[in-house]
Amino acid sequence: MQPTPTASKLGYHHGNLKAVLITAADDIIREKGIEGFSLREAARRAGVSIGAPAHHFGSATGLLTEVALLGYDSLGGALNAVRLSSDAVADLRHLALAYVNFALAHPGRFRLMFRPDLVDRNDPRYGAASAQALSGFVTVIRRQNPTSPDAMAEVFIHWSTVHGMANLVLDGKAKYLFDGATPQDFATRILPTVLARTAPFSAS
Amino acid sequence: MQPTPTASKLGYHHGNLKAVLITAADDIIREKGIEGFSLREAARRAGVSIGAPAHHFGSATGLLTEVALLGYDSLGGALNAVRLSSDAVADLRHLALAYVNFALAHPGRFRLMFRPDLVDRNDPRYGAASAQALSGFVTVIRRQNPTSPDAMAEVFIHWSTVHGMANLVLDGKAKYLFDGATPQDFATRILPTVLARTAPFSAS
DNA sequence: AAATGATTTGAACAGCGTTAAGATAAGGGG
DNA sequence: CCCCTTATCTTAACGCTGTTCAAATCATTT
Repeated sequence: MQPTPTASKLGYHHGNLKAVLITAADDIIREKGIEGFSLREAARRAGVSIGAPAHHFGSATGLLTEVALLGYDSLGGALNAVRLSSDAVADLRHLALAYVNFALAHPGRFRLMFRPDLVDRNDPRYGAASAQALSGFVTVIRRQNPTSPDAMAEVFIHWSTVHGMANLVLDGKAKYLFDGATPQDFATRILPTVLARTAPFSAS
Repeated sequence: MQPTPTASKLGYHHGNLKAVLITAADDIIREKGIEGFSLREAARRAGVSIGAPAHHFGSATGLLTEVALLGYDSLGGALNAVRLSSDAVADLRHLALAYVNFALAHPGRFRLMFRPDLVDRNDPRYGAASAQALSGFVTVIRRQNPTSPDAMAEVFIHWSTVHGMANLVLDGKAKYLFDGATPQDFATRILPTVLARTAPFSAS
C-alpha cells in the first residue's frame, strides 16, 4: 500500500497535506479556471493555515507544477487509450480527436500545462511527462516511416496542428471561421469533418 | 494632424494620457512579459497616479485589450507584408514563417493576444482585427480552391498548425523533439525544413 | 525522559486591482 | 469677463494576493 499515514484527518500534522493540497488545487482549477486559483484558497480548502503550503512546495509554482504533471499524465492516458489500427492516417485522426477532446474536457488542466510562467519547466519530471504524453504520435509516425531521419519533424507538425486546434477552439477563436459555433459543436460536428480534410504528409 | 493637445507634458490634465498608457503597457509587456505587467506600473511610467487609468479604460482588461488590438494590427501587418506568388503552397509556407517569426519577435504581444482572461473578447473591434490578421491565409486558400464550400476548414487547419508551432516553440516545447534547440535555432534552421515537409491538402 | 527534526501556525510585509470622494483644470454660455 | 458644467486626475481606503520567519506543536528517535 501507499505509505499513507494512519492519521488521515485532523491534528496539528494531518499526515498527507501534500497530496490534499494538490487535489485541492486541481479542484479549484477545474471549477474556476487557472485565474481563479490562489495558494490561499487551496490552503483554506485543505483546512490549513495560509503558510503551510510553502513548506511542501516552496512556492505557488511548486504546487502548480504538481498539478501540471498530473495533467500530462491524464493527457497521456487519454491518448494512449486510443486503439491503434494499421491505418496510420486514421490513427492520427483519432489521436487528434482525443487531444482536442481532452483540452475541451479539462480546460483548466490543459491551460496550466502550457503556462511556462506558472510551472517549473526545469523539473526533471517535466520532460519525461511531456514525452510520455506524446508517445502515441511518435509510435504512429515511426511505424509509418521507420527510416526517416527526421520523423521528429513530422511529429512536431502533427503536434502543432492538434495543439493549435485545441488552443483556438478553447479560446473561442474558431467561431470567427465557423460562424458562431460553440466548442461543443466543434468537438462533435465540425472537427471530424475538418480532420477528414487533413492529408497524409508526403512520404520522404 | 491628430488632435494632439498642445500640452504634451505635465499639468493636471496632460492631454493624451490614454495613448501614453497604451504605449507604456506595451513597453512593459515587451520588456517583462505579460506576467510583469501591472496597471500601477503603467501609471507610474506615465507619470500619473494609480487611479488615473480607471477613468480611461475602466479596468486593467480595458487597457490590455487596447494593447492586444495593437498586436493584431502588427501581426496583420507582418502577414500582409509577404508578397504572394502564384504558388499557393509556397505562399502558405511564407505565411507560416511570418506567423512564427512574429510570435518569436513579439512574445509578449503574441501571448496577450491569446489570453481570453486578459482581453475583452466582446469588444466589437476584436473580431474584425482577428479576421484582418488572417486575411492572407483566406486569400491564398480561396484562390487555390474558389469553389470549395468549406474553405474555412482549410484555413482553420493552416491557422491551427502555425499557431500551434508558434506556441510550442515559444513555450520551449520544441526542444523535447529537437534536442535542445533554442527558439533562434528553430526560426532560422529548423522551421524551414519542417515546413518543407508539409504537404498541400487534398483538393476537394 | 529528553532531545531532535519535521510540520503547522500566526503575524507581518509589500504589491496588486478596484472603488469612491474630493481636488483641479478646461471649455462653453451668459 | 465670470460662472458653471464637465472631464480629468489625485488621494485614500478596502480586500485580496504570495512570500517570509519566528514561534508553537507534534512525532520520532535517542
